[in-house]
Amino acid sequence: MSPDATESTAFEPHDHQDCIVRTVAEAEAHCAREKLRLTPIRRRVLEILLEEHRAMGAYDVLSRLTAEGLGAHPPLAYRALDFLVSHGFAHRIARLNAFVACGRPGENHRPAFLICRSCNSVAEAHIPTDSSLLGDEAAAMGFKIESASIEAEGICPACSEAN
Amino acid sequence: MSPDATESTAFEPHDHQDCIVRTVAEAEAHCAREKLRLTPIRRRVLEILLEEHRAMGAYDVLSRLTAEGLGAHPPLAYRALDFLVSHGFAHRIARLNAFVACGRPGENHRPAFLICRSCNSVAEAHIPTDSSLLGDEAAAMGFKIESASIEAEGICPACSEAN
DNA sequence: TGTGAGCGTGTTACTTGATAACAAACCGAC
DNA sequence: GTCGGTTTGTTATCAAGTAACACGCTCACA
Repeated sequence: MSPDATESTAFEPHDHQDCIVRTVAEAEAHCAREKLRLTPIRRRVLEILLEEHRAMGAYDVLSRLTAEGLGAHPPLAYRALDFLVSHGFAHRIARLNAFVACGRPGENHRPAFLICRSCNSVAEAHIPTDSSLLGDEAAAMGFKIESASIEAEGICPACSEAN
Repeated sequence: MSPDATESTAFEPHDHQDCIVRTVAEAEAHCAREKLRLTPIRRRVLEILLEEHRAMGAYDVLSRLTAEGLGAHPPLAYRALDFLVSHGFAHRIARLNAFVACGRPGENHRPAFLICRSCNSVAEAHIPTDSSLLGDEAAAMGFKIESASIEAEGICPACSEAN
């Protein structure tokens, strides 16, 4: 499972339709293995996130669902998003109060996010899993880290060119 | 300005009153140097954050201000908090939609936050300034990082003992 | 072939977080 | 003193997130 040089990130042109289909299939397989239910709404929300390939607010997702006749109440979107996040199919970007589909579902990874402040596209970078950067200092203070997130904001290549 | 072994973090017992007085004095000096105005409201908000030594929502701060007869409108709190954050006297914790006083005002630092999920106390850890961790990977993608934040959640020593 | 437990969804209402827009007051400089 | 910029007062509104409870499906087990 070495980093693949041709792996697609949000910042590189890639066969997007294929990327959606493949990721949904992976999610389906994962759910089957884990006896989770990828219900129509959950599946649709995952697809929507994948289609956009950028951070979307819960209400953005909701309005897509509403447009498709799938319902109009906030909990609808939040519940689906919570499911996706808690099972690793999506991530929450705290800085933006938004959500983005995971680029490597199933893989147990420590994502860091590169967020374009111009177009909101989000790419995942990978932190070397042995890097204990914070861990040592936290341990010295007696603090037990349970989860950590790294979010970097800047300009993506496309917006940089377009400036 | 080397890291001081006796430096106080939110997780260690320390002379809190002194810590407040000293930090406010530092903020005052800094504002004088930079020709910034540490108005009564801004100063009071800083004191409130320092008194708590934990992440506070803007509305928590506002209710303190209101109780003290200083006003009751959200912009009051947000404007003061924006001032404090933009001049380095406080930080915003995205994960919590909350604010915390800066532990090292004036120093140009790259903070990482250790957030106790039990009591919301927040300590700042320091990232080695030469660590380019993300930088290399971002550069390879053509992404220009402008700012980054690291937020770790877990259990602080006090809550860990109390469990 | 129920039936009931657990999960997912529908719905209402609400809390919390954040900002837009404009008016009034303050303050320092010239 | 008066002008310009900053700060504060005020109203209103938008955006994000959740509580609470009812309904209904489905799957296992009797």
